[in-house]
Amino acid sequence: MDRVEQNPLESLVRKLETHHALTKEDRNAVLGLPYKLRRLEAQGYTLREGDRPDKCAVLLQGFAFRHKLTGEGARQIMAIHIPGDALDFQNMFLKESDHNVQMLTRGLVAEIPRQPLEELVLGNANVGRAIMVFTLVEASIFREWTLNIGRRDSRSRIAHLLCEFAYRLTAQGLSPDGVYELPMTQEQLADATGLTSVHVNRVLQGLQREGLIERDRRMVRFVSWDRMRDVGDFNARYLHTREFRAPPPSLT
Amino acid sequence: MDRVEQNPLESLVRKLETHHALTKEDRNAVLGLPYKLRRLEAQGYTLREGDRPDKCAVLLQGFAFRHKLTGEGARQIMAIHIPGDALDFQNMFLKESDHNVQMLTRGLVAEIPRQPLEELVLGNANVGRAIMVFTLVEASIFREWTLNIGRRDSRSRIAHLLCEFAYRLTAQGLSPDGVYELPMTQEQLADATGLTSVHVNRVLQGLQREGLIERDRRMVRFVSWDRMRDVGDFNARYLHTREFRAPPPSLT
DNA sequence: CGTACGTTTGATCTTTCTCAATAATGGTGG
DNA sequence: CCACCATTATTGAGAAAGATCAAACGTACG
Repeated sequence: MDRVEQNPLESLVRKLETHHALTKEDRNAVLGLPYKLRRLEAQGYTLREGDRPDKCAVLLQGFAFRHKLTGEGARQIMAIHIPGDALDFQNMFLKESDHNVQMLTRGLVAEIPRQPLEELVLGNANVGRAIMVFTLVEASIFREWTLNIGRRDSRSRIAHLLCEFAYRLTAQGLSPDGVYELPMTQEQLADATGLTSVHVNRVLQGLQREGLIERDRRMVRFVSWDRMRDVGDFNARYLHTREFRAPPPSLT
Repeated sequence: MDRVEQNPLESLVRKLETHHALTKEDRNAVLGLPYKLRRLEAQGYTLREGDRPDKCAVLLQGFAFRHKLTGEGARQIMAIHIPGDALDFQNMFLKESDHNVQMLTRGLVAEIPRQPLEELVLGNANVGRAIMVFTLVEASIFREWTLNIGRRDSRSRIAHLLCEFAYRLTAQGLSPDGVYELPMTQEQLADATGLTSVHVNRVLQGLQREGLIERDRRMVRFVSWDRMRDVGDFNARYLHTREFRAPPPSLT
């Protein structure tokens, strides 16, 4: 293959492969997609509710989140995205977006135009399947969040969110040692769990007091993965990761 | 075309077409899928968490719901399905199901084997796109439910659920006059909204007392669609229906 | 070094849950 | 058709989780 200096879409390929195997040709088809790099500040939008999605951003650096607002202006965050995630598949085939995607931190995305991406997805069965699986896993995460918010108490909810984040970061190779920086304010954490920031604060202090986690600023360290998993009622099945179904080794 | 006495998959075709246009050939490809009819009792499962999904059930008669359980056994319902809905696309491409799909009432489904369905979806760009859109709309509904449960108070939550149900039934031509039978117990309503059945009961009485709805058993009649829409903070955008974006005419 | 933003704390209030009992309903077998 | 049983709906009283309000404290960054 021609010597290329690290195609940023490698990141997308790697993500797709965590869910479904791709052949060399499939990989190249993905890597061959046109894209444009774009740097984004914290709070920058990649997609707004009501917009027509005409491109799909792949998150290369930084963190992003998905949210929508009630008529009264209350915000609910429905997903957190880490580098490697495709941000806009959820809207790609729709006429207008039904929610917002915004950066949590500053970061970098590769924007793939809608047309060639759609053609690839619909034309290449293997890539199509991988994207389909990726999309279905995202939907599965939405369901787990609904369960989390609807049926767990505040302590479990927060613990669950911390577990998911730890797990996904580790799966993506971004948290080698079970310590990570939670890239969100407590207010955002509240909007992700259906709580208030005041209460989130107290719950975090509670988890710390119980000796389950250690915190410094936004750094979080799991003292015991097992206990956090139990408190958060966390079962990674819903993430459908091909590799480690068990708790990430480094977190054990 | 050969005279067939109403292929049950017509129902699926009609559903797909509410989201994306199909050509005659596409329609025939869908109608040509093999299927087996199965009658199901209330509470019967079409899919259980952990199972390998090897078929996709299309709901022909009756109502179904999607749910999962916490480790403590609390249940969260994440979707209600009405006739015409495909119940198992959400798991079709996955190795194991991450949630349960169960009948709300007795009913009838057409089960399509996984293999030919996957081949059609991946091989026919038009059908692939329609299924993709259908799946994305389901995901959009999951997100709206997360918002509903995370950020609306009990009154709005219930009203929102009632609005969505009314809207979808009408869109599917199943509620000609703004009156419909809610095929759920108050306990199920509670599990769908993250509340308790006792509280659901009081909220329903409240809505009735306010003159927003009338009830008899499980029959619900909207006295004023507009007021219910406001109370429920209901905006149908998230349903991405091609036809009426406005409130269903019969509900106005 | 000051300002804006995020975190922490305390006091109080509200919504929703819990528990427990009673009343309807619907379906079933005789 | 009726009596009976299981489910579902309704009511009341009290408890609790989490929200709200308001203020003080930290900290990062321009």
